[in-house]
Amino acid sequence: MPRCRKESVMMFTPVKSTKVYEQVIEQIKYMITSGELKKGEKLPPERELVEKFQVSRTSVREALRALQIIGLIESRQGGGNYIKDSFDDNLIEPLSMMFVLQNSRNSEILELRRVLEVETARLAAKNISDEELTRLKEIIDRMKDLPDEKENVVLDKELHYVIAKASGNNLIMSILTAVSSLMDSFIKEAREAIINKDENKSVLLEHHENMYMALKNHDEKQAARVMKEHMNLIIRHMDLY
Amino acid sequence: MPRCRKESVMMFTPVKSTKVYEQVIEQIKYMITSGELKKGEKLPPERELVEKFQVSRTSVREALRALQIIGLIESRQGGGNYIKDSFDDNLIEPLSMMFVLQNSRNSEILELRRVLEVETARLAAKNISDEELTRLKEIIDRMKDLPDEKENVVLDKELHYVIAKASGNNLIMSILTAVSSLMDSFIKEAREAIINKDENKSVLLEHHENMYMALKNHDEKQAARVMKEHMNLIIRHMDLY
DNA sequence: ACGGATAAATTGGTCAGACCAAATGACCAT
DNA sequence: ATGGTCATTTGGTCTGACCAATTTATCCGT
Repeated sequence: MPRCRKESVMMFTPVKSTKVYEQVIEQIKYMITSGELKKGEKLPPERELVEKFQVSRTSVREALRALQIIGLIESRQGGGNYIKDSFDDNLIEPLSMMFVLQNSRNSEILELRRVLEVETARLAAKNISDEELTRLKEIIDRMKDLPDEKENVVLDKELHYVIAKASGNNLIMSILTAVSSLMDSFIKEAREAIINKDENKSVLLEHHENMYMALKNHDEKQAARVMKEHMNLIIRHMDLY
Repeated sequence: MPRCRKESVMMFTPVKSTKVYEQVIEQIKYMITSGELKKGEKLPPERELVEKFQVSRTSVREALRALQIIGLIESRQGGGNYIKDSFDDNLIEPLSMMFVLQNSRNSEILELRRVLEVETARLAAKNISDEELTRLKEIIDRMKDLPDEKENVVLDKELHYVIAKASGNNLIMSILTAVSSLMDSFIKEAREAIINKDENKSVLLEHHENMYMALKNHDEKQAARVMKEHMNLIIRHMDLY
């Protein structure tokens, strides 16, 4: 059966020469979205997928590579391919790639992070659960005990993560996670410097306390206000260079 | 020379069995960030990269596939591999993947889009150029002429795009682009329905006019306020289902 | 039986070489 | 010049082999 040729009435089917590996990607994506494969589960071995899809292993592997880079699966040599159980850091790689390639400025990260942090705080005030509040209080209390600098940074990150999680918006949370990670890798020292500067400790502690109260009272505006102030402090310190 | 084994003093060399294709990815990324390859340029043919890196074509191709999926390069059969000249839509694929996989709700897209739109409007008020203002006015004027429904949607998208671009924050703009696209694909009909509903036309027009004025006057607060109102209108209409 | 070492099978990672298919470019006829 | 033809370039796919890490099965000494 010959293909459509030059004829009087001609459709603009854009020459869709669907690549084989693209079809395989679709197949696997479908296996996941349809529930045939769940989070953390193991995919069939590559050689089995070859039979199943009737394509070469090359194509299967190129598809798997693509799925891996977008954070959908994970490959363990000798072990198998697995669906990742957390998609939190899916966006980090593409985002950072984009960041360096379009010559973005560091301030852009800060701007973006500020608006996302403020918004997650606002949402968190609305949606935070009691367990999350308890978790938050634990973290804040531990930060009072003057932990060493490394641990302090870890705690601070966890604090922000819990708030983001509490917002109930996975999309925003994931992007915020990626942006934070981006910030850590490009303005690395900054966070540590700010957090551990003695003159900041009291005010930071105050921010944390205020944030906790705002969230506990489910006061959205107050939570947003506190977070904005907090981010402004951070940005002020970073603007120095 | 035998490898490190169980010994009293043992280094934690993290089993770095760096995969070959990962190294190739790094190499190519470096060629780009170092300026050896610029936007829109053509990469050396695969067979040439094979010689250059002294690896098999399989590995080169798996690397290229990975770079393609994150939107860094583009492959044209028979034509070559090219560095993409625009990275605006890099995040769409990973973002939408993540969206479906973590069972996010549609409202999460809307929340995210709202906050980003408001923020870009605020930034745009600060940074918009005269040319961009002119462009904006053109679009708004054309929307007054009661264009057909399809064109109206296109114009509306362009309007938002120009504002995002004018914000001067490429990072935020890229994410907003991805989110908008995500929204289009998941709540497809909605946008068209809202925009073309007769009872909305006058109020939408008013929003556009107000937005234009706010941006022209570089009034950040006003721009944010107008955009917030605009998004609220949209969200109200979508909440119906 | 049991635990641990060892061997075998499984499975992802890499390689080489072949051929297909689309795009490009040079050449020729008009 | 214009348009078509054909060889070349270059990405896309396939096959089959072998390497390397992991997992599983096997065997042995106690």
